[in-house]
Amino acid sequence: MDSIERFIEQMANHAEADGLPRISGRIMAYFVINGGPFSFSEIADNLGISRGSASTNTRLLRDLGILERYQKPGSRQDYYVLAVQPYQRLLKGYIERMESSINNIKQLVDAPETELPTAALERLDALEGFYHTAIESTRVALEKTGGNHA
Amino acid sequence: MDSIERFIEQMANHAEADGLPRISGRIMAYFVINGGPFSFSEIADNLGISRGSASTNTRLLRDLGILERYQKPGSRQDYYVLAVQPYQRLLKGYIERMESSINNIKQLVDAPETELPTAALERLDALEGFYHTAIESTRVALEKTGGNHA
DNA sequence: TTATTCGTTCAGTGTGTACTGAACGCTGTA
DNA sequence: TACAGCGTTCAGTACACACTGAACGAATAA
Repeated sequence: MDSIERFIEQMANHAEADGLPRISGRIMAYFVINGGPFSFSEIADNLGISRGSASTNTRLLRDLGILERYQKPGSRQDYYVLAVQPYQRLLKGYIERMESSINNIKQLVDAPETELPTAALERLDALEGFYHTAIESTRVALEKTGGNHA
Repeated sequence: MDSIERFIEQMANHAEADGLPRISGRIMAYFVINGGPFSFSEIADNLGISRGSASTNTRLLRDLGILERYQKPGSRQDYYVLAVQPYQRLLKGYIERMESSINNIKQLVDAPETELPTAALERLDALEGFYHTAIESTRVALEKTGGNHA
């Protein structure tokens, strides 16, 4: 296994740790190394994956903002390239998940039928505060990497 | 399902999305709401989970720095409480994973047997730069939440 | 010693899901 | 029209893993 294969496999591992399919990590690594654009069929063939997986995972990477699809004039195939700011969307995803956690806390605190003791409210407040600062610094990272136009 | 159950279940969902067992999220939510300390058996009984799961997941939450274990004098049972800074360790975990990604990139770039084209090196450099700024802002969040003593 | 009560470990089970490959619909070509 | 090439969808599988419950070792009590 050469260093490129190892890189691709590690990206697959990291994707898996993030709760994403391994193949999506391999596709991303493939684009980082080899650039692009690549056609749908090239992705499936060069990575040795089924066209079904290629379809599912290119759509996933599109939804994450990592890949972009476009049509070459005169060609019926789909082509893919790395997005201009491929990683910002990931940060936005983190922010959304943390905001979802905050909403979960607020729903509990604001629920009319529950009377929580003061200590519980304090712990919930501490948790919410943690999410707020985490979101804030993620926003800072977003701006630094140039994704502040959203 | 009342609002407390919903809160617990949502924490379980978020844990699952983070690649953790659902039960670990339920235990954490249980401590956030009800405080502590609770004995090992109380955790298993009150959450209706097996002692095996209680053992595995309390250890996981200990490793994450969310729970702390201690022995009450005169009691043979293990007791658990929320750690003083329960969430910092999570951020440290994120940082470690991103550092691992950086190392993966460096291994590829520094590999003597691979001659990567300039464009590939640029893309790898951009990815590494992204991780660096993400790590940096996570460190800022760590400091703001009071976990800067490590 | 034996009995009891802890927490841990591990084999077994169930479940969710990544992945494949075939069938399908769509679009452009002949 | 029929045909070919494209991407998507979906049933089937294979596998990973969360969870259970029983067996186990350790520590205390009798």
